[in-house]
Amino acid sequence: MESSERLLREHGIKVTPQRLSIVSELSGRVHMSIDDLYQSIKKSFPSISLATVYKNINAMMDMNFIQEVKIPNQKSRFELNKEPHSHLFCQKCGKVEDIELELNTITTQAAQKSGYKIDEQSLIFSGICPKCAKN
Amino acid sequence: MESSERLLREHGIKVTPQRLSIVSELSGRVHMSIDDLYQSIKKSFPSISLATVYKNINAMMDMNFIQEVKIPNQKSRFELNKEPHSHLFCQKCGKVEDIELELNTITTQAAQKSGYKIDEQSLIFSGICPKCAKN
DNA sequence: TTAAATGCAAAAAATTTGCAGACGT
DNA sequence: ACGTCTGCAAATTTTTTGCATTTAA
Repeated sequence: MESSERLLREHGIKVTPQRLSIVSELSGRVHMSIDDLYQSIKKSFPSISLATVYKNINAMMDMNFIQEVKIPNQKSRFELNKEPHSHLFCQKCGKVEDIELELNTITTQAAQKSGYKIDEQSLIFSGICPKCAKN
Repeated sequence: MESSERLLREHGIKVTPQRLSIVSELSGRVHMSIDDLYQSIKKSFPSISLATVYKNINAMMDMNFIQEVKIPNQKSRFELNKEPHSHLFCQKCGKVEDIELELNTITTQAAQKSGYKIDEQSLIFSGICPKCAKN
């Protein structure tokens, strides 16, 4: 709330309740799809329209305020733009988490082997989370 | 042609000209989107329908014969199912290439740090390919 | 011969757009 | 007060489905 508002102001866009809801949802550690977001926000804010969610997600992507996370065989999820990091996807419960890993070594290898000038990497691990593994 | 036919037979599905075209397109080193495929196949096979491309792509995904490659900010591409490998995406020309890298070390790190039981990883580098870098 | 595949057209799902009214600054 | 944002409905785009016909085995 506080910080969501500040984030929006820093990016120079109007602070509306709809946007505050979106940012607040995306601030959690769970990464959500467009429809997750819409369904979730509707509970506390029934009048929000799906078009508004789309418009804001697109606008926020354009201004590099949020990012899309594409997971194999899954709908895209969205997250606030943070320091570069990798992702873990649990095939059992569907959760997506962040993980920080040092990718310099592997990126250097890839650059040397391919001749590419690499400036971004997307690394997603799929498996079973500890909680699901127990059951 | 030869080998496309063999691949289809090995997977126990009927060998049709439409399927041969799809497999043959996907055999190249360039990874294509659904629409790339459709447009490209239509040139040599004008009667193919988009629905057929979708049906076959879906069926081939289900039988694990091909795989979807999701690239940030891009349409999905498809490739024949090969040994695990990573991808390079050129932000200039849009090309997607395979690259083989040893991911054991980083995967072990991720598993230890997170407690996940990891069985798959998707690693995509974005940057500029050597050819585009020259221009 | 027969089950499966194709192509078409229609249906459904996902995303975008235009615009009048509401709202933030 | 002004320009932006919202919500609605309609338009587009993407993907799926049903079905009559064709085709591979």
